[in-house]
Amino acid sequence: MGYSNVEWLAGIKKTRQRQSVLSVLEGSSVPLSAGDICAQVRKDGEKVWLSTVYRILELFVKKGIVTKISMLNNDFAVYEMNRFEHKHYAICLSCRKVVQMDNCPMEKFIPQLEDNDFYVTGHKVEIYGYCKKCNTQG
Amino acid sequence: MGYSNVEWLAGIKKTRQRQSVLSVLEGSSVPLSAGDICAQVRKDGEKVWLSTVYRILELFVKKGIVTKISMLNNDFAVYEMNRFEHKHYAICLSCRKVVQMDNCPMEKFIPQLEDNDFYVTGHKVEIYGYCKKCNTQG
DNA sequence: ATTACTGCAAAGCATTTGCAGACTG
DNA sequence: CAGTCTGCAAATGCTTTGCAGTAAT
Repeated sequence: MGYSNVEWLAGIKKTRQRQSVLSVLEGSSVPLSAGDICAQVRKDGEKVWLSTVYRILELFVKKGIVTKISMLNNDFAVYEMNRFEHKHYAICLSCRKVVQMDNCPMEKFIPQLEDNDFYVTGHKVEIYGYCKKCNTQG
Repeated sequence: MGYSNVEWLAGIKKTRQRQSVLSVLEGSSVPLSAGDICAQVRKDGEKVWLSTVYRILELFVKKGIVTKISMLNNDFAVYEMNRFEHKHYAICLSCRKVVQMDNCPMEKFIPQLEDNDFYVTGHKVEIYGYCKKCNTQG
């Protein structure tokens, strides 16, 4: 598996583990958990420890190239490349499948907040229900 | 503090702990964590163990009278009475203040999902930013 | 050679579970 | 009295932290 050809981040050491984590994230169209990423990196033949993956993800989030998302029921967090496209997801309550949503409800929405001077910097939207498969199977 | 005068749930034993948890939830205008609830019940002079609070909350959620919400960064879950008003919140990134939002972006929104047959049962919306106080203080 | 990064182990936290004793209906 | 609920302790699962050795510049 080839490494990212994105310019490497300034002032940060380019290690095998970091390149691998980045590569896995770039190759995925769905957000991944730290465990997923760790498993994938190992499957790609690279040694890495889970705690290291967490540290790398934390770094990437801080550098702004990765976004951390907390899914339904706050079981665990998932991460995805910050592709600067605004994305939200629908999650199947049965099989946990993550389905991408192509539009955003917040685009033309003005929140009516009790605190009039709340300065909004971001939002999180999540839809849940049942995917085609689970809905059909009952 | 008086107990709820809502009719008690059928087939469920009415214990001091359950009444206290319900009472605390009813008396709160913001969602509370299990720990918050436990502390409040104890402050009200009732003995309760945290694991019991979790069990009670799980029961209430299953019975449909309480809603579980997972807040930003999936630190921990919060619970609120299911008042059958659709509510969302804005959370201050600095002081964690929870501000109620009086409208809902999903009302007139049709999600464009990659899985055309996704059956939507619910959603979660969360806004974050800085409250008046934190925004002013810098 | 320095300094940053990783492996590994162990701790931390919210939450869950098992079991015996206590309480409700 | 029978069945359910709670106290308590211990386990669980994701995530974080400490430290010494390893690798990057």
